[in-house]
Amino acid sequence: MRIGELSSRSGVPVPTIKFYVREGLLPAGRLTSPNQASYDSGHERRLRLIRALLDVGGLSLAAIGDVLRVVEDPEQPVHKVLGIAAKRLTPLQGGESGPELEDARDEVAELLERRGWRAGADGPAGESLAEVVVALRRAGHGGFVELLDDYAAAAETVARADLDYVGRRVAREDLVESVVVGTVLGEAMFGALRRLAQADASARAYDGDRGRGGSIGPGDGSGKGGAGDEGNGSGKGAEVPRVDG
Amino acid sequence: MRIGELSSRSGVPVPTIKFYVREGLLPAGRLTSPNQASYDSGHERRLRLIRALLDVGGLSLAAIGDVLRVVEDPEQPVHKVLGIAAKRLTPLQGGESGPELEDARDEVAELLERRGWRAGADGPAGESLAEVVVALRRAGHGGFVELLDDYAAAAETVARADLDYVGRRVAREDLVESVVVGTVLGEAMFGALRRLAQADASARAYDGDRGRGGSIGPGDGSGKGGAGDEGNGSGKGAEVPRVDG
DNA sequence: GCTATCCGATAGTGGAACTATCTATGATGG
DNA sequence: CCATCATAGATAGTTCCACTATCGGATAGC
Repeated sequence: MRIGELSSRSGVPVPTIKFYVREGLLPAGRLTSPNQASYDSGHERRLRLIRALLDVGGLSLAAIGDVLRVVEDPEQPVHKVLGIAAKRLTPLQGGESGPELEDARDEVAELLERRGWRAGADGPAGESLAEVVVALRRAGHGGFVELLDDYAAAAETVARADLDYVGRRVAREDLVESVVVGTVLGEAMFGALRRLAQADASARAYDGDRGRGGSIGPGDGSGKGGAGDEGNGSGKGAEVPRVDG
Repeated sequence: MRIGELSSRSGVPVPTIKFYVREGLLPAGRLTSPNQASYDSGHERRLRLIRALLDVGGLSLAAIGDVLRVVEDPEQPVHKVLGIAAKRLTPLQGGESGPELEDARDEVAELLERRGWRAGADGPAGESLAEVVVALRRAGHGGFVELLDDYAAAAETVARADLDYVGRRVAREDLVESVVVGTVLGEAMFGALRRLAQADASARAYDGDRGRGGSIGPGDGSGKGGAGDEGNGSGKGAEVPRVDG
C-alpha cells in the first residue's frame, strides 16, 4: 500500500507519518522507485502502537522511540525493555536529593522486605516510588504514605495479571510488545478503573451503605497499623464525599 | 516572608513564582507597599502542592489551575472536584467515535454491572476506560482486556484505601485537597509499586519459583481481603521474562 | 546615600509535536 | 502521450507549553 492508504487506514495524516519516519519511530517504506514507496500491515500495526502509546499512554515521542528501538533489537535482553518503559514513564528524573529522599528510600526498602518482593529498591521503580513519597510529604500529605501497604497489595494483583497475560506470548517481539503495552496502557486502564471504584465507594458511603459485607465498603481497614482508623469521628453527617465517576 | 525567602524555602525560582501568580495558580502576596509584598506559609504550601501535581502527577498547569480553583471555591460541591481531577488526568479528549467505542462502552457497563459498582458508565472515568479498551484493541492487544476483572479487583482495594484516607479529613479544604492529592499522586505511587511487583513476579517466574501456592507476596499475602482471587490461572507459559524494577 | 531586593510588565527561549511548502519525479487514466 | 495527481525528500514554519530574561522604577535596610 502507498502512504495515502496507510494514512487513511490508520487515521494519521501523511505529513505526520513522514515525520515519524524521520524521527525513526517508523521504518521507511520499501522504495519501489525513486519517489514511490510501499508500506505493509507491519507499518500499520506499528503506527497504531505509536498512537496508542502517545494518546492513551501519554508517553513522549522520545520515550516511544527508546522503547521501540529496544523492542526491535533482538540482542537486548527482555528484562531491559520494561526497565526502559518504566523509566520513560516516570516524568521525574531525579531532582534534589537530601535526607528526605534517603529516608524515603529506606522506607521503600523496608516495604520490599516486608512484602518479600524480589525487586531492587534501587532500580528506577524503587527510586520513583521514593520520589513520590518525598513529594507527598513535601505537599503536606505524608499521611497518604500509610496507604503504601494497601496499594502494594493491589499492585500484586495487577502484576500477577500482567505477567499472566505476557506469559501467554510466544514470539519474542510479541512478548516484548505485550510487556510495553501492558505496562503503559495498563496504567491508563487501571487509572480509569480506580476512579470508577472511587465513585462506587463514595456512593456507598454517601448513601450510608458502607461497611456492609463483602463488596466494597471499607473492609477491615488496612494492613499496616495506623492507616485504619475506620470510624472517622463521624456524627457530622456525610463525611465521605460523593465523587463523580 | 518576602518572595526571595519563599523561593529559597520552596526551591522554586523567583521568576517562576511570579509566573504562577500571573497564571492565577498562586494568590499574590499581600502588598505592604507599592513594591513590596509578603507571603505566608499558605503560599508555601500551595507552591509545594503545585510542584507535586506538576512534577509527580504530570498535570499541566492549566489542569492544576482548574483543580485549584475548584478547591478554593466553597460553593462547588465536593463531588465535582474529583470529576475535574479525573477529567484533566486523562490525556484523551474523545477522538473518533464509531462502533468500536460503542462496543467498548457496553463492555464497561457490563463490568460495572458485574461488580455491582454504583458508578455511571457514562461519566468521564467510564468513557476513559472505554477509550482505553478501544486503543488496546486497535493496537492489536485486545487480549489484554480480559484482565479487566483482575484490574477491577485491585482498583477496589486501592479505592477503599483512598476513601479511608480522605474520610479522615475534617475541614472542607483539607478534604478536597486530599481527594486531589490522592487521585493524582496516588496514581504515580501505584504505578511505581506495580512495576516493583512486576519485577518481583517475573523474578519468581524466572527463578523457576512460580506456582508456589499461588501467592506472590510474603506469607500473609497482604492485609486486606477484598482484592480476592488469589490464584489466577498462571501456570501456562514457561517463559515469563525477567523484568527490571 | 548606597546597594540589594523587590514589583510589575513585556519580551524572549527552548522543547515538543506537528504542519506547510517546495521541487523533482513517477503513477494513472483517458 | 499528455494532463493530473500522488509521492519522496527536504527545509522551514507553527502552536503550545513552561518557563526565563530583562527592564524601569520603587523601596528596605544599613
